[in-house]
Amino acid sequence: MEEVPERLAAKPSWLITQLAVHARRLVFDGFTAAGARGYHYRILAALDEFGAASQAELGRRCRMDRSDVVAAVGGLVDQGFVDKAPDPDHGRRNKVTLTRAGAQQLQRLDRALDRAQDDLLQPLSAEDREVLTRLLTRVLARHEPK
Amino acid sequence: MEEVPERLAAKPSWLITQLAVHARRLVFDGFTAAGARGYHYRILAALDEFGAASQAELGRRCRMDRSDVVAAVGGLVDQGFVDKAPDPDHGRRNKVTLTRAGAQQLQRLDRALDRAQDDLLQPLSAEDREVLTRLLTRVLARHEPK
DNA sequence: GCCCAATGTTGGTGCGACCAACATTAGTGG
DNA sequence: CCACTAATGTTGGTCGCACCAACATTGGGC
Repeated sequence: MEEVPERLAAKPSWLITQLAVHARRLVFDGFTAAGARGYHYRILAALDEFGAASQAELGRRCRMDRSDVVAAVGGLVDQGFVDKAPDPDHGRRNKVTLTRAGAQQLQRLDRALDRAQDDLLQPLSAEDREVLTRLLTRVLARHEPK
Repeated sequence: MEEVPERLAAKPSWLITQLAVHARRLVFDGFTAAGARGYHYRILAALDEFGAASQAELGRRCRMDRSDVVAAVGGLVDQGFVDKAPDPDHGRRNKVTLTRAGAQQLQRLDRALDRAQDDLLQPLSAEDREVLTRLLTRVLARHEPK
């Protein structure tokens, strides 16, 4: 494979965005085999950890735009992984709930995601993975204000 | 800001892809101010470091699809940053050359890119940045076969 | 000389991220 | 209590980056 220009290869932004391409491909392949996409997993995970929520709250937790939440929740409803009903206590708000089938789907996706992590970080030792995770967490926190 | 589900926040693939979002925004903003996009910078950098090249070679070096190289080179030609002419030694092949104006544009983009790196890695010390870069380089190398 | 690989090009696809606008409802400050 | 603002759901877009298939054309290997 031809070499990447040095001024590119040396830039953290290049390393991160290029590695993100591979990470997405690995995760995407695993999710596709289970009939899901990234947005679906995020929503299922948020519902599982924090319980039923409005679409707006899901959007904030999953770092998704409201309009994209609409589409993703719609898909999950069609698949029976999620229920969506008007919130009785709150006029306009919807209440999105994880179904039993949704919880099972989440488990499948979790396994696929774990495999993807292993593939992604293959060359690193457990300690190196720890170091990398901590550094990335610190940097990301800086860019997710408040 | 609402908290991200833990099973997401703990995954390296999440950290990398989310950080890539911020990295791209920072770089994009800098490039946009100079009238360029990511693909343009890659090509200018490759031409500067390795000299005139065919579009296919640019694609391999810049990790771009051939078809995307066509569009990006076309844009650079329109801006006068690059010359494109049939390779006399090689029938079908094109020879893409960096112009003087293109070299200046590359310098502008380099400065913008350097500022973006600083913004991106703000919370990290110089040593931590070094560690992060080395780890990312190792992982990325694994996923760029041969 | 023939076949295969490489090249340039056109015209698509998809995901993830994002934005504007609108209607509707919930709070909040006078 | 009422007016105004904030929040919510929804529709219907845009954009960058990555990628694919197909085709015509040309070069090099056998």
